[in-house]
Amino acid sequence: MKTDELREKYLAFFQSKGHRRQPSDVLVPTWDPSVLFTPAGMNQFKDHFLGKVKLEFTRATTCQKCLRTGDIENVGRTAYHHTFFEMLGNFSFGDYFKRETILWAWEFLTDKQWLGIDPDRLTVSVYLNDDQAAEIWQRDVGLLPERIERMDEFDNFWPAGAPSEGPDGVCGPCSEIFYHDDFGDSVEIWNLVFTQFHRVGDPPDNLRPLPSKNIDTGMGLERAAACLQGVRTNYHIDILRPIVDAAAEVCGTQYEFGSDAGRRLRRITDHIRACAMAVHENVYPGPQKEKYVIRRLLRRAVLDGHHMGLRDPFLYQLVPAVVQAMKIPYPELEGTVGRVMEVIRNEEANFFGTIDAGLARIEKIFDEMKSANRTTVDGSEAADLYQTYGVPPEVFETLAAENNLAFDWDGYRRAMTEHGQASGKVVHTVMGDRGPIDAVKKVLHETEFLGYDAIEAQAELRFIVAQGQLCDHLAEQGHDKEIILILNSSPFYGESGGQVGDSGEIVGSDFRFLVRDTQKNGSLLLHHGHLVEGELRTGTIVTARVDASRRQGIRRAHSATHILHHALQKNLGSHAQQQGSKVDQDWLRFDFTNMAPVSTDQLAAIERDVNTRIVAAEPIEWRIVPLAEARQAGAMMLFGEKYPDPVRMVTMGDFSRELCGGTHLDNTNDVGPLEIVGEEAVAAGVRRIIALTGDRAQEYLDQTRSALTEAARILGTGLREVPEAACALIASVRDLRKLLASGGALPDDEPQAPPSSQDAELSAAQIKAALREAARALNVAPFDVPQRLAALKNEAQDLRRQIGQLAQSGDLTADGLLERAETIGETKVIVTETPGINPNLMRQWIDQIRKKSDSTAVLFGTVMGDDKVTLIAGISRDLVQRGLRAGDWVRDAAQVVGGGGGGKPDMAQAGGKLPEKLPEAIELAKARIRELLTAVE
RNA sequence: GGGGGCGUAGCUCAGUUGGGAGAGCGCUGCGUUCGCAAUGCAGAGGUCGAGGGUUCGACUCCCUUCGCCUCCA
Repeated sequence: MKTDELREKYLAFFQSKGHRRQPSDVLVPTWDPSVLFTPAGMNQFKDHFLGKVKLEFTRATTCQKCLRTGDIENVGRTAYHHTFFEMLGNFSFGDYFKRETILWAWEFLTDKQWLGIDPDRLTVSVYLNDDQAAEIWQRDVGLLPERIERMDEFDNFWPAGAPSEGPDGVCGPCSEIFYHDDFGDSVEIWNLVFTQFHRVGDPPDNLRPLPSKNIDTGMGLERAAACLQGVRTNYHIDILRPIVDAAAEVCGTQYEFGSDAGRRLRRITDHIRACAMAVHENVYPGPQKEKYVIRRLLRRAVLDGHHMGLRDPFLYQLVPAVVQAMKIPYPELEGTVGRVMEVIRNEEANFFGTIDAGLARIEKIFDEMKSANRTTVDGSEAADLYQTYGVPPEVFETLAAENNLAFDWDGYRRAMTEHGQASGKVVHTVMGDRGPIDAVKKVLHETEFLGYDAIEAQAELRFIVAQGQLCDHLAEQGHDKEIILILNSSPFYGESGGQVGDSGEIVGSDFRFLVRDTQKNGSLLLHHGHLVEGELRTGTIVTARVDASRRQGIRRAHSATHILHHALQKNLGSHAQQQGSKVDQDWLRFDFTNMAPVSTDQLAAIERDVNTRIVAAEPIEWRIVPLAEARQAGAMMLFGEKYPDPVRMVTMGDFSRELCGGTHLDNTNDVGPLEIVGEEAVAAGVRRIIALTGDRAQEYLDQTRSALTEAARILGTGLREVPEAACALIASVRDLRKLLASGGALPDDEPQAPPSSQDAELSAAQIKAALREAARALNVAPFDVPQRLAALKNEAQDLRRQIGQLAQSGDLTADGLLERAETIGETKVIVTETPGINPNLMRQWIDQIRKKSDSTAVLFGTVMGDDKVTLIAGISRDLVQRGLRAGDWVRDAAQVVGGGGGGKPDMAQAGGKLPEKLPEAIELAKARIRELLTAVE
C-alpha cells in the first residue's frame, strides 16, 4: 500500500466515525512558547484538551507534520528514527473513550476494507493496572491474554513515568499496538493515550480522575507504511526511497543498506526532508531557536557529504526529490521549490566556507603540536574551536588521523558538557496551567472583539489580575506592576498579526483605568495598565475607549503595509513574500524574502508605486469568507501560517487581497504620504523595510529638508550641490592631513564651494536622494549630516592653522639643526623646541638627522593645542648599543611638564600638560643627555 | 535567552605589558622579454566598524552600540 493511500485511508476512516478532519498545524507553532517545533498530532489541540476553548467539535483526526531532534543521533542508524515525520492521529475531547478507541483501532488495522493486516502479526500492551483496557482487548476484540502485555509507567504512561516522577498536570495510561514484521522485529505502530488523570504532587494518591476524559492517539506514518510495504526500514518506503536514491546519485555513490555510506545517505534523506519542509514554511537556517535547529540539521547532512568527498553544495539538488515525494498531501510545496533550493544552497555554501576556514586553523594547531611534540589533540581545544568557529569535531578528528595524531573524545565531550551548563538551561512545561489567565480561560473562552466597527463600547468587567493573582476588588492606585483587566467584550485590539495592541482608557462610574497596551492570550483580550482613580470591582459595567488618534495611526500603517506588500511583489517578484511585520502608530516594519539588497532605484520605484495606490483612493473592504473561497479569490496565503476557517479577507481596490485580522482604513487615500526610511538585512535571504505614514512621514520629509538646508548653509552652496561639496570637503581634509604629516606648504587658494545652482525647487525625492548621498559619503545617518559637516569644517580650519604654523618654522631643517648641534664626545646632540611641528614630522627629521650623522641624540619638544606638550627623542644605533634608552631620556624631561612617556630604545615619545614648563624641560633634557653620555663613555 | 569569537588597504589576514599602521594577493606606472607567462623596480589605496571613557599618548585597555560568525538551550 502506498504511503499516500495509507494517509488518506486513515483520515477517511475516522471521518466515517464522526471525526472532524483538520489540516496539519504548521511545523513551527509560534503560538505555543513551550515547543520549538510541533512534536505530535495532539499539539494543536492542547487548549481543546484543557477545556480552554469553545469546542466546535469533540472528535478530530489529523495527519500532522512533526519535527523532533531528541533522537537525532539515531537517525540513519536505526530503521525507524526520523527528525521530520508525519503522525496520524485521532482525538476525543471529552467524547468517546477507551472502548471506541480500541475497537476502531483494531477495525482500521485488520478490516479488509481498510488495512487488512493479519491479526496474528499484532500484539498489544497496556499499563500495569489498566484492567479496563486489558479487558476491552481481551473480551471485546477477542485477543488471547498472551498477546496482551502489561508494561510499566516508563513504557505505557503519558508522559513517561508521570505517576512517580511528574510533571503535575493531565496524564494517563496508554496502550500500544505492535506489528511483527518479516525481519523478526516488533514495531510499535500505534500508541493510544487515555488521558484520564490529573497529577497533583508526589505519590501516593496523587492521580485524581479528570471530569472530562480525552483520547490522543498517534500512528507514525512512515513506520506503518514500512510495515505494510514489507520493507526493513522506513527509508525504503515509496516516499523515502526515491530521495535516498537521489542522494546516492548526487553523492556519486551506490546505496547499500548495511554500509557506512548507506547510513549517511539515510541521514541525508531525513535531514534534507526536514530542512526542505521547514524552509518551505519560511523557517530559514539561522543563529537561534528553531532556525538554529534547521541549521544544525543541514550541517549534519553536509558533513555526511563532506565525509563522502563532496566539497561543493549538493543538498539543494535533492529538494525536487523531496517535493516529488511530498506533493500529494502538500501541493503548495511545488510553489516554493526555487526559493527552498536557493536558501539551502546558500547555507550549504556558507558552511563549506566555514569548514575551509576551520582547516586553516587546524593546520596551525597541528604545527604547534608538532613543535611541542604532542600526539593527542586536546579535547577542550577542539571544543573551543567548535564553539567559536563551528569547526565540527569529526572534521578535526579525520585530519588528526591523517597526521597520525589521536583525538581526545572524552575531553571534548567533557568540555561541551561544561559549555552546555555555562549556557544555562530553560525549563520546559509540557502541558498544564500556567497562572491566573489559564484559570480565566476555563470560565470565559473569549473576549468578543468589537474594534472593527467601534472604538468605544460598554462592557462588563469580568476579571482583574493584579500581582499575578485574580481578585474581585481593587482600590490601590499607583501599582508598580501593571494590572490586567479582562472584559466580556472590548473594542481594544490585542497585539497580533504584527499589529501592536491598542491603548486608551477603561472608565466606570467611579474609576478610571489607563490602558497602556492590549495583549492577546488565546481568544482573550488582556488590557494592561494602571488604575488612576477610584476602585475596580468585577461585574460592573464599564466604558472601554480606545485612544482614537493612535488607533488611526495604526490603521494607516497597517493598510500601508498591505499596499507595500503588493508593491514589493510587483517590483521584486512574487518571491518577495512577507516574513513578518510590525505595525505601530504611523510606523511599520516589514520583513520579506529577497536574496539581495533592494537597490535605491528599486526602493524609489516601490515607494512611488505605493504612493500612486494611495492617491488613487481605492476602497478598502473586509469580509469573513470560507478559507476555500478566499483561496479561490487569489488571496495572499503565507507559507508557515495556519489560517482559521472561515477567514477575514481584506481587499483593497482590485490589487490586494490578504487574510488579515488587523484594523484597516476605509480608503487607501487616508494613509497619507508613505516614506521608506530604511532597508536592511535581518537574516540570510530576508530583507527588512521600515517606513512611515501619515503625520510621521510628513515630519520625516520636513526634517530631511531642514537637514539638507542646514548642510547647504554650512557648505555655502545650493541644496543640489551638497553631495558634491561634501565629497570635496572630505577630500580637502584628507589632503590637508597629508600635507601636515609631510611638512608641505599650504596651497595659496582655498578650495571654492561649487557654485549654487539657481534651479527650480527640488522635489521631495531629490532632496532625499541628495541627503542620502551626502550621508553615504560621510558614513553617517542622514540626519547627522549637518553635524558631521560642521565637524569636518572645523577640522579643516584647524589643519590649515597648523600648516600655517609649520610654514613659519621654515628655518628648522635637518641640515640647519645639525649645524647648530652641540658635540659631546663623538655624538652630535640636538635638543630644541620645534614650534608648530607635529610628532610625525619630528620623527621624519630624526630619521634624516640619523642618516646624515653617525652618532646622534635628538630631542624635540612642542606645544600642541593649548594645554599639551609633546616630546620626541631619538638616538642613533651606537648609543643604543652602549646602553642608552631614548625612553628613559624623554621620560625624565616629560616629568617636568607633568606627564610620562616611553617607546622603543631608539625612538620614544612623551607628553605632558604644562606648556609653560616646556623651556625648563628642554634645559633638563640637555643636562640629562650630557650625564647619560658621560656615564656610558 | 546564554557562552565564545570577529570587524585593520579592493581581497585574505598579521599587528607581541599602550608609544612611528603592515604583509601576501590584486591594482597603476616603468623596466627585462619579439609577444605571452614570468619577473624586477616604483606608486596609489586605510575615519584600524561607530560613539564615549581612561591616558601626555589608544588599532591596542574599559564601557556602550551596530554588523557578522559560532556553539548551547
